[in-house]
Amino acid sequence: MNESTEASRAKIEDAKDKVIGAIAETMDIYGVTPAAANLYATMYFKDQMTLDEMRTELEMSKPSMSTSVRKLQENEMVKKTFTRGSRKHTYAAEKNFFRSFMAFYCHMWEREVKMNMEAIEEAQTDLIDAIKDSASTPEIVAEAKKYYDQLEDSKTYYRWLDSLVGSIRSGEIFEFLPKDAK
Amino acid sequence: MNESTEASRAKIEDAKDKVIGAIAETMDIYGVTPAAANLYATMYFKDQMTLDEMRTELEMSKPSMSTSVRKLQENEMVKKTFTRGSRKHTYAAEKNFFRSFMAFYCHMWEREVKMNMEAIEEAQTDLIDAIKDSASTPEIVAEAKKYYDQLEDSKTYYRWLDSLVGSIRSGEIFEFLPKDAK
DNA sequence: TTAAACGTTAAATATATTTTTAACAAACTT
DNA sequence: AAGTTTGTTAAAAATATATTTAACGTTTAA
Repeated sequence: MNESTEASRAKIEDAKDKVIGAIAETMDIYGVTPAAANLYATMYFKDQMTLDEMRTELEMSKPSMSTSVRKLQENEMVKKTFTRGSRKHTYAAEKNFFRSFMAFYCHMWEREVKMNMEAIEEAQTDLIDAIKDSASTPEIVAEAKKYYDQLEDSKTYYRWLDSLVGSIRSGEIFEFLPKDAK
Repeated sequence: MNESTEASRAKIEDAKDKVIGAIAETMDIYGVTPAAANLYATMYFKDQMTLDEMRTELEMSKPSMSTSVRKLQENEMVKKTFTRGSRKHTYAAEKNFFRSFMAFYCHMWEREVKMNMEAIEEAQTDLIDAIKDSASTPEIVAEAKKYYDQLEDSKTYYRWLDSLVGSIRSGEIFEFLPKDAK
């Protein structure tokens, strides 16, 4: 291999490294460790990788790769691939960011809606008790009502968030916001 | 105050604590510390608070409240309020979750789009260099093209994310997904 | 103009998270 | 059946983050 081809190869590696760096840096958003972020970004330019290839490429320990890959699988950013004849497990990065977006945010928002809606329902039951209780002073009733209304109002948001999740999962959102807009 | 009104008061506190717990627990999503999460959830049921009220209520140090409140202000989850005659600064929680949602996610997604788009543009420039370089072997050209196309394809996602941000900021998204959908 | 109140910054401490090394268990090979 | 290879779990070390205590500067009040 001569000098010029060497230069071209270097350009390609530079190009990849720029994108790898940017992806890894913004992946704190997805709540993964730096090791997992670097791993995903690296895998983004590979067809598939084994644990040993990962640790060679990233110069990290095997357990670190093992736990990172598991976390990425939970987020549906990495999938196990079947490779006949190989004892080693192989994994591939999800390269369609729309799918990663859907899996990650829908899961996260569903957790938020569920937890908060459940708490709100229970809280509202308590507040109704206080409102109905004949021993409650007018001040107490007024306060309970105020909080009840505040919570009732906040449900609008959680229902909306749930509808957003629904339209992402069903794909309807892409009718409103096309993937290939101008 | 008699026993019965005491019971009603307790019900109200229980109700608030349930919601405070749920909000604080899901706020890891927004990348704030536990102290800031608890603070926001507490402020959600208050009109406004001073730093001293915060530290009394949460039983934490004043600097902790100071840094927490600043972080929440950055996320536009807390706003400074003017209280005439008081030397102490007062702060109020943003109680409209739609506004918090918009501020937080739009800011985050804009950062992601900007960083990755910039990296992609630079990378594609490098890849074009490698493709055009007469010294590149056919294999190198093919590889550079493959990555170029992969990056070009990923731009579709970032443009879409940008359009999502735009429709949230402009409010257009609520025409497609109404806030008060049954 | 001195003293107190208020908020922030800096250094130190405490706590939690991430990563590694070491030990283990299962599956395969010979 | 003994020895490897592969992946995971557990304990330890390293690192990073969160929180507190102490010190500081500014503003206000006496």
